[in-house]
This record gives sequence, structure tokens and C-alpha cells, in this order.
Amino acid sequence: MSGEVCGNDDPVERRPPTIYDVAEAAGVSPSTVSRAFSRPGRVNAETAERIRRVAHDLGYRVNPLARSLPVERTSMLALVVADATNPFHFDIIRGAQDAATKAGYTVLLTDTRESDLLERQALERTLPMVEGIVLASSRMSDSTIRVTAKQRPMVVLNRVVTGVPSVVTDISSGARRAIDHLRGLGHDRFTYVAGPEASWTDGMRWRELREAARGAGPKVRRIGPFPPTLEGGVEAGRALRREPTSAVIAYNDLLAIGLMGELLGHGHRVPEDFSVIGFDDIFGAQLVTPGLTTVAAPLYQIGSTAVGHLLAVLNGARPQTETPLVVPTSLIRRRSTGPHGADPVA
Amino acid sequence: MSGEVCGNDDPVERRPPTIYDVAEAAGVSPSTVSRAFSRPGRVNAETAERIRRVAHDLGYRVNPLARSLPVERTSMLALVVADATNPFHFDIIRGAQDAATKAGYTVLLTDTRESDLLERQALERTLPMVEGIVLASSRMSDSTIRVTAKQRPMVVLNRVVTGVPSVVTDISSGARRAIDHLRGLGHDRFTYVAGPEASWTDGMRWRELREAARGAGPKVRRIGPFPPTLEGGVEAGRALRREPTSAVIAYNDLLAIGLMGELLGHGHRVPEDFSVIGFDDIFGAQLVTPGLTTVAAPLYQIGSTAVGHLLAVLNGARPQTETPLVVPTSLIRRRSTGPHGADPVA
DNA sequence: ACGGGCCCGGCAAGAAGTTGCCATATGTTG
DNA sequence: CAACATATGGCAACTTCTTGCCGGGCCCGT
Repeated sequence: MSGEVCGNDDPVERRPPTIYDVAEAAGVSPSTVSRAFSRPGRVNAETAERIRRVAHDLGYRVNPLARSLPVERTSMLALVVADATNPFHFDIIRGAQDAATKAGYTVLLTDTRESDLLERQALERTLPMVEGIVLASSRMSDSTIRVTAKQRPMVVLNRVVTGVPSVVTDISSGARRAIDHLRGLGHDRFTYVAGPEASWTDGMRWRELREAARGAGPKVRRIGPFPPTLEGGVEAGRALRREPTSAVIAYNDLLAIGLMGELLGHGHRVPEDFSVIGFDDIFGAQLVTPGLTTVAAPLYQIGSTAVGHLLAVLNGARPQTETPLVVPTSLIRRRSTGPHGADPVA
Repeated sequence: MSGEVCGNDDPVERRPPTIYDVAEAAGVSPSTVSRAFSRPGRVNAETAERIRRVAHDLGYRVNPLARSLPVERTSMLALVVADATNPFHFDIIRGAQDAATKAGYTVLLTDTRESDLLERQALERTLPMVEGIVLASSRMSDSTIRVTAKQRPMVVLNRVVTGVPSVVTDISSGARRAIDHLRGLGHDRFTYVAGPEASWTDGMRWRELREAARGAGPKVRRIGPFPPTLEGGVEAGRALRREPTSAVIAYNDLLAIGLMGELLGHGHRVPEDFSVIGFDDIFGAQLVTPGLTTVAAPLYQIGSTAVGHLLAVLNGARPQTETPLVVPTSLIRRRSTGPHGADPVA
């Protein structure tokens, strides 16, 4: 005669169902429920089916926290980037996320705003929750990285830290591609616009550029360092105009784009007066006018390779600490490079 | 006489210390250690200090999983975006992340690749681990969103779902700004380049544009829908050239940029032949040539406001479901708009 | 017919914390 | 000095799930 007691919104604290609730409803023990979900085959097929049905009716979902506690597997990976809004990281993030998702892992993305303090704090916070770490463009010192790498499997990107697995692009072939392309267009004097001094990649690019240019004869000169941003690019543009060369290779695309802007803003033409090449092929390189010729890094692949290796290590593989994993580069030709001396207007 | 037994790398499985280890080393009970960390004041200051020192020496860190289990507080928030590489989301992500970090929360960022299936899966996966959810540009249906919102506090961005708190930009004033700017330059016929039909924002922008144009006299026409991408923009460019107006307002910056490219590629001039305006002021709007005039949304603020509200709700505040939280817009003037009929060349 | 294996379900001990309640010591008040 | 309040630490139960081990039932080979 009294109405329904268990309405939908009564004030009783309705906690989500647990395996105990399911067990009771299905007439089995909690451990059987647990096994029905996490150890298929261990329990009789019919029983399992019944349990699954009951669980579904009750709206049961496993509690990942409780599950992780005993087994020490959180199925989470940390991806730490210096700046999530730097287009350089886009496809790295995607690649990492896809690879992780495919393996049933979730990635915890943290943006450290180029601050090594924030980076350490973020690590502090997330490290205990994740099984492994991918460090993209870390601003921390090698030794700090090594210490952290002791606590969890780790892969660093675009940087080589001895003792820690890393993924880098094939800078050497990239540099050669850039030089060859420019020489093919008749240029024989290049300016390399350097990025941050602390950058491992910058050092390598400069070295390989010189290497690639050596036997061939052309001269490369270096200006900088400049911050790897649009602003750094305009700064570099001013420096370049003081002592021009017909071809310029920038540390990265952002710098190249800023530089082009400065040049164009002062009445110079690209590529007629200056051929410019960048590195990385970030989103935006195709947006600018003229489109930027650039040495493309397979960003997506870097991300997925890193996660792939991390997962392998988690599954017992030996970390690859000797030599970095190298991914290939390719040259994307757009409109910012052209033949030396071409001058359709004059 | 035997050497050190506990070297640094001996094969014994060295598990991270727990409160039990600390308790033993400090000569207190585990509960006291627990309280020393989670309930300051509950234990004697000296004892607490001693415990803290011992813990530090042992390298103890609390295990967030174990901590969350009993109290049901994971200190994590989910931020689900349709596309993490869409510049529109950059500052939203930053704002959200900053606000969360400031409150001691970690954000779990998920990119759903514009797929409502992936979105549901991601939610499935992360929802049990987080205390609240921010949905940016969800591709799910209103009803699915409402169902999900029942399970955890949620805020949706740039969309109004009745019954769920939301943060939106002040579209009405934004539209008026665009129209006024263009009229101030002498334009009196506008084309609105529509975005995806399913987009709530698109509908509103179009409505408010018409509204803003009404009394004033100028005519607005609409073409589209187009996908909100660069490609959509070139498509729109073709459509526009068939039936031109001197001024065009695009659903968003990406569309506007693609459109400008198409126009310029066909010998038209911007802003001399076409004035174009976008929405959102994404990264890239200042990169293109000419720089894109746009109705800026305070993206960062949207992100932080959303998280702020979420945290408030978690702390007991009533969710703001009646009216959306509105953030203001502003007009960023760049080079893509100019006076009607200006023609310095001809 | 009986010992030896499977199959399958259950028991109970963790995993690393939190917290309600109790016990003791100390301080305070009348 | 008794009675009571407060500060501080400990005990043990609790969060949800996993898993090693045990044992009953059943089938098989001999």
C-alpha cells in the first residue's frame, strides 16, 4: 500500500555498485565476479555470462583506482611537453595518444610552460600515478632527468641523455637534404639562424649542416642564438639584412616564419631575394605566404614510437639506452625557396 | 666486516616505502603518519615534524591511488576536446590547466578527433577516475551529454545544453562588433560563411549577425555550410567568387584563413577587393598575410572559468544550470579588413 | 574401484591509505 | 582535589579489487 520506496532521486546516498553488489545479486562470491571481468576463461562461460548480465543491469563499472591498487598498473602514461600550444608538439601529442589508446592506456598530458620548476612539480604530481613517462622538450638538466628516469620507465624526445632511451630525428640526413635542395637551386652561401643555445637539437643541426656543406664547397655561416619564436625570427631578420646571404636555414619553422615576415615587411621578396628553409614542418608552415619549405620531422611517428618503446619496456623489454631511436626526415618543398638570382620583376 | 649489504642496485625488489615503513622508523603508528600528512594540526607539531623528516629520509611519497580509494577524491579533472591541435583549443587548455593546477588538480586531456564514438569511449575510460569534466566542443548529442552529466559534475564550453552549466562567449556583442567595424569602413553588403550545421555556435552567430544588421540597413547573406577547416575555407572562397560581396564574415578563423588563401590565389586582393573577418583569434590569425581581423574570444578565460565553476561545484556550490556563464569578446583589427572601394592600385 | 588431474568456485590475505572511536595524558576549572 | 575538557596517539574497520591457495566434483586411465 505504501508507494515505491526506492524512487530515483530519494535522498539516500546511492553509491555506485561494487563487485560485492554484483556478487550478491548473481549468487556468487566477489572473487568470481572479479575474475569474470579480469580473467576470462578462469570462470565457467555460463557463470561469466550471467555475472556480466547482472552487472550490466546494475550499472556496474569497475573502479579503476581500486583495481590499480593491488596490481600496480594504472594504465596511464605521462606526456610532458614544454608548451602544448607550440605546433611542434601537435602531432607528437596525437601520435602518443593514439599509440597509448590502442594499447588501452590513457595519457596524462602536462604543459610545463617552458619552466623547469613547473616541469619538476608536474612530474612530482603525476609520476606516482603513471607507469611511464615521455618527456618532450624537457627543460630539466640531464642529471635531473636521469634521476627521474630511475623511478619510472622514461623516453625523452629530441634530445639525447645518456642512459635514457630517446627518440630523435635523423638530423644528419635532414641537414643534407636542406643543403642539397638549396645548392640545386644555385645557392652557394648559407646562413644558419641558430636557436637556443641550450638546445641539443640546435647544436646538432648546426654541426650536421657544416658537415653536409663541407666537401661540397658552399659556405655556411651562423647567426644567433635567437629564441625559437616568431619574435626571435624578426630579430634574426634584422641581423640577416645587415649581412645578407641568398639562402637561409632556420633552426625551426617558427623562427623561419618570423624571419620571413620581417623580410617581407621591409620590402624584400621571398624567394626572389631570400630563400628560406625551416625545420619540423609544423602546422602553420603551409599557412604562411609564401608557404615555407621545410625539413619535415615525422612528428606523429615520434610520439607513437616513444609510447611504443615505453610500452615495450613496461612489458619487460630492455630499454634502448645505447643508441637513440632515429626517425627519418623529408623535405617539403613549398614556395619559400627558389633559384638563386631569379628576379622575375626586375 | 662484510661490506655494505644494501648497495644501490642489489637485486632485492625495492618497493617504495609506505606509511608503515615510515611509522616503524619514526616509532609511531601508521595512522599517525597518515594524519601527519593529511590532517595537519591533528598531530603534535614536533611529532609531525619528526615524521616528515623520517619520511623524507626514506624517500616516502604518498600513493595517490591508495589515498583516493577511501575518500573518493582523485584530484583529477577531465578536459575533453574535439581536436587538441585546433588552435581554438590552445588557450582553453592552458586556462583550464592553470586553474586546475592552482587548486591542486591535475587535468586529463583527451583529444577525441572529432568523433563522438571516440568521445564516448574516452569518457568511459576516464570518467571513473575524475571528479569533474569539461567538455569543449563536444560532438555528442544533448541527451548523451545530459546523461553523462548525471554521473559527474560537468561544464560544457561554447554550447548550451539545458540542465548543464556552460560557458559561452558573448556572441551577440561579438556579432555587433564585426558588423559595426565593417559598416564603419563603408561596407553595406555582407556574406556570412557558415560552419558546420550541427554547431550551436554557428547558429547563434548567424542569428546575431542578422539581428545586428537589422535596424542598421545593411544586407547579410549566408553561404554554406562548410567544414570549419582550411579546406572548407577554399571551398567557401570558390562559392564567394561566384557571387561576391565586398565584406565577408566567416564562422571561424580557420575558415577565414582558407578563404583568404583561395581569394589571393586567384588574383583577388585582401582587403582591397574583399574585407574578411573571422571569429576566435586563434594562433595563426596573426601569422597569415594579411593578418586576419577577428572577433577575439577570451579563450584562456573560458578554460579557467569552466574549471573554476567545476571546482566550485565540487566544493558544494550549486551548479549554474539556468543561464550560461558569458565571457566577453573584443575585436582585433588587423590587415584583412579595409575601406570599401579602396583601390590604391587601380 | 580408486588415485590423479582438471575445472571452477570460495576463502582470506593483501594493496596503501583514511577515519571513527577509544584510551591515555595533560590541562583547566570550581 | 575532584570533575571535566582538550590534546594526542593507537586500534581496527573500511575503501574496492586481485590472487594464491584450498577443496569439492567430475572424468580418466588402469
